[in-house]
Amino acid sequence: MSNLEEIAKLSGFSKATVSRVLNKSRHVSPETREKVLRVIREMDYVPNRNAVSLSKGKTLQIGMITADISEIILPFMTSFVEAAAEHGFQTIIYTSNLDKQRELQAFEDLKQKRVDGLLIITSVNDLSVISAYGKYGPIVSWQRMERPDIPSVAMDQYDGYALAVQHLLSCGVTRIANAFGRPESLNTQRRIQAYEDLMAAHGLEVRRDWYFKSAYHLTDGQNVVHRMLGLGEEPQAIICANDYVAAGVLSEARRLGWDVPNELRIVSFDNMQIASTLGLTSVQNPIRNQAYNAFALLSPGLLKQPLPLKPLEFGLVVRETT
Amino acid sequence: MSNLEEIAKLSGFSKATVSRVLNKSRHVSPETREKVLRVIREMDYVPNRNAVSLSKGKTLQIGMITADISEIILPFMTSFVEAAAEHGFQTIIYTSNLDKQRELQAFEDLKQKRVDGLLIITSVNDLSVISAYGKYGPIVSWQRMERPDIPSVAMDQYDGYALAVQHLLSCGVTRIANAFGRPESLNTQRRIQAYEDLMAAHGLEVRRDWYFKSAYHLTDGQNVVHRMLGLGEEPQAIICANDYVAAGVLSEARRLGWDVPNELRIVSFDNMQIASTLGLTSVQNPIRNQAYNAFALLSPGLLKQPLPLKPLEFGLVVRETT
DNA sequence: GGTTGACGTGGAACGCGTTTCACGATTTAT
DNA sequence: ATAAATCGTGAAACGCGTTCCACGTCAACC
Repeated sequence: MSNLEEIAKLSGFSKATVSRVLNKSRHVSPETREKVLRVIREMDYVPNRNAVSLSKGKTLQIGMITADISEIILPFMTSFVEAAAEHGFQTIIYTSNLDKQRELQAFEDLKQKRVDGLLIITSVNDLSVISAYGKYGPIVSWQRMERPDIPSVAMDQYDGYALAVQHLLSCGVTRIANAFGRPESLNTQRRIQAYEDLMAAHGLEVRRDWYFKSAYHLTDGQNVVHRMLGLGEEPQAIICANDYVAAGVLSEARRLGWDVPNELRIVSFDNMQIASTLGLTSVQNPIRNQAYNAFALLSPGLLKQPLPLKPLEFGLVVRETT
Repeated sequence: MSNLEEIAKLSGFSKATVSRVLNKSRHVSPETREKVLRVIREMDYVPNRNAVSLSKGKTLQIGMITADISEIILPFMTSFVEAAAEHGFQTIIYTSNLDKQRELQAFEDLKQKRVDGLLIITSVNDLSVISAYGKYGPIVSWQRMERPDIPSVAMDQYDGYALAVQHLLSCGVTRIANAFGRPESLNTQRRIQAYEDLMAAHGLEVRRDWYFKSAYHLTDGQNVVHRMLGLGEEPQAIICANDYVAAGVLSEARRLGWDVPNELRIVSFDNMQIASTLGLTSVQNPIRNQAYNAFALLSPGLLKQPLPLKPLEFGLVVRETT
């Protein structure tokens, strides 16, 4: 396999000059450039990436840490891969399967300069362990981190939830149920806050007895419908933690003869594929911008010119369930 | 940052010896090993991966090429990442977004020795282009390739489909409809073959008028139900190209008052998450073994000791729709 | 007892680009 | 016209491990 030196010899210039041609640096005359390029093409030469990485001290690779690759994080992942690729960075996936040791490999790889930076989607290691690796390269997180030294692109769910509530109110609906996710999470707390604040602001009754918690999957949504039936008075609308829960609510409600949206309106979160398939009105996280910002937060440690952050705003996609 | 040479100086041995310790090679006395390891720990030293890759000529990285990361390929992807990780290989994802040029980057990276091998999940480049890169390292494909020089782990769908047909016949059902995927694909042809062979073998009527083609999504499944309604005579069962199509058939059939499974039995393919959620009887591809085999097919070019292939057999998961 | 072989270790070359420094040749500024 | 800046290019050091070759030592084999 040919190398730089061979190209230098064949073209009659030094390695330094050939290197300059490869890196498109100035201070190379057009004729020289042409001659060198011709030899490079003839020899079908490409520089060895490892040698480049070694001497430059950069790999143009970013590690992405996650417990597993699930559908929930998919849009974020792909958007990030995309954003990184736009700036010439490849993404390496580290799946931990919730194994601390396996996850640590990613951090070790940062230390060993196999990656230039890390994006944590979900992590099982202690924050103190993680931030100790901060000195080896930039680390950002998707998850909210309790430490300031690891920036995060997590969003406050308040505004998004407010959007959902507002939308339902503007539909003329006032009796609103809620299916939340993990009860202790900050996300859930902020969502509850948004619901309660808005209801109060409109002088409407806050129905805590219509809070359904720990709803994650389609089946949880189906169960919610049955629990709503036993309440005597029934809500006119429900806001669901995610599209799957909403899908469960929708299918089960329709199966039981409910008229959606006239008797029951449904708003969900995430606006995933299934939301459009089923016609769910859904609140959309600005996933693409979050992913872009994740890269932007890494960029000061990766590029000479750091990238500006993009605005993060929730959107509401209104479909047939409201 | 400390390097090999520093460790060598501090421990009083040569770089060669320190390298031997790091690589656990023989010919190092236990005392020497201990002393060197102590210094390494003290200095918190780790070898630079790029230097290792450069001198060894290997990166322990494998590239995975796909148009995008979708739910369909997810189980395969994760299984592969897993299988590779077991042997110390990391996986880099190259998403092409159907852009030939972007996809080519993966092949260039093989040439440039950034990855030791490539797994193609889906490719948009011409086979001749791809196989020209074969000389730079092992390449395998998930997709069936028409060329012998790129091995594939794709499975002949005949047996799997036969499994589905057989199962329905054993349920006492004889009037079977089929919802196929891409009509021109070899997979579809083999599936049709299996259906027709089995029906003929049992002296049963082959119903070509009950072939629904180009069914991919949930909505396609819903449409199929409506088309079945207009046929006068109705099938007793349907085999669907994938779980989503089956989900559409199931929900729409039930909505229209059909009794599943008594009036309509449904068998689907892939046995994805949604199949278990909805209780679909589904044919399961041996994804994990396919992924493992993908790595095994690469292994002759990666490991001193090639890995043996695992058997690939379809399974049938019987649930409530049959 | 001499030969053979394994053992322990160091020196130096190697893998392959990048980058700093130096220097002559031009061009630009003053 | 002269100092200063820019250009074009090469030599050599550098980044960091790996590995081949060589050499001395000691145990095993006949």
